Amino acid sequence: MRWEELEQQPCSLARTLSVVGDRWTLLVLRESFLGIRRFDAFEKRLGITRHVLADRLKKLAEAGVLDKVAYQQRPLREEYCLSAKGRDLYPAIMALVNWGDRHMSGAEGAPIRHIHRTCGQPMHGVLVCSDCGEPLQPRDVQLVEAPALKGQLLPAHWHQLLDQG
Amino acid sequence: MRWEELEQQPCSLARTLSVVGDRWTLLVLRESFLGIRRFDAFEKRLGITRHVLADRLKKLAEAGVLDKVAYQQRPLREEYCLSAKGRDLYPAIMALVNWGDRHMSGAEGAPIRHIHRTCGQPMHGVLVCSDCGEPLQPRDVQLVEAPALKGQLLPAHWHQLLDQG
DNA sequence: ATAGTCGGTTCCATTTTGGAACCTGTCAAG
DNA sequence: CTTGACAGGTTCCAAAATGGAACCGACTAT
Repeated sequence: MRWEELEQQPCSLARTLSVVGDRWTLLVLRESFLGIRRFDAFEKRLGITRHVLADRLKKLAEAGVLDKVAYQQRPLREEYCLSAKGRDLYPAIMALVNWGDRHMSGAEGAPIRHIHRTCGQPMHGVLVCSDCGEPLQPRDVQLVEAPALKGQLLPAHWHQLLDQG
Repeated sequence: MRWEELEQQPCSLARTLSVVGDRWTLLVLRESFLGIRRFDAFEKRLGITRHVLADRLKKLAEAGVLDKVAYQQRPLREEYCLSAKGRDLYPAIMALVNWGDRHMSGAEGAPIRHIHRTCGQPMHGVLVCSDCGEPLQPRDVQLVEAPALKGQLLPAHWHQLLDQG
């Protein structure tokens, strides 16, 4: 399976990875969320090669995750700004950061602490059910294939398999 | 910057990506959450090359995300089971799936719908503050560098930059 | 005239990947 | 005893992606 095929798969994870499933892409987006917008600023902060950076910015712009916005003419210079679609990646990035905070921090703790301005408290993100607000556990979530895909996505005897684990 | 250097960086996202920042790795984990555990089952369901699959399973096992558990002797056969550390990736994967559901689904809608057994409703995951329970917005989260890293992680004038966006 | 800035592109050597074939134990059938 | 199948790999090669450095084009500042 190739990159391009990923996008065609009937799986939202695969489709998402066809856009952001790359180490550099997510680090570029981290910088975007920190307010970085210009080619050379990305380059300096990331230590990425210009070649790869140009490629990733182009792909993110084509995917509609970043918008190219001119900030001067003569010569034309454009910044890469998060679009609404890009900003919607925030929960995903935050969830990855949470995992790193918990499982990849040494004795000195997380490099960055988060404070919720709304309530003033140190916090981390918690994924909850959009309906009842309870924190989500894998086992509490039942997966239902779309009618047209019935039987094609989930392993046979999926329920039994889950119960064993 | 190389893969190995990622892990050393003072950034929880970079550290997380040093473990799961790869298209195949996350698809392998998707299968793990569906109950897949054996080499050939991963191979058949993913269409991944055996070479790369062996490499990714080994790295995930070394990282403590998957545990190798023997299910027979003579010849020794092992399954790859999610560890507690691996199960903690659920919110991150769910957040990526949510984004795909919202932004990468065609007219036919998401390939898989989620039902919360606890409340019985169709749902998606929402990232909320661990303290007050409000949904998280990027702008409401203040970032504070750990004392030892003061001034090294965030861009200069980070607050102003954010306010412009 | 010279240097500097910004946002790239080009070139080449090194890595990583895709794809297929091959290997090692073990069991079961003929 | 030979054959075949199965699980879980490893080996090999060609193709693609990456790292690193140099170069380019359109300006602006000195």
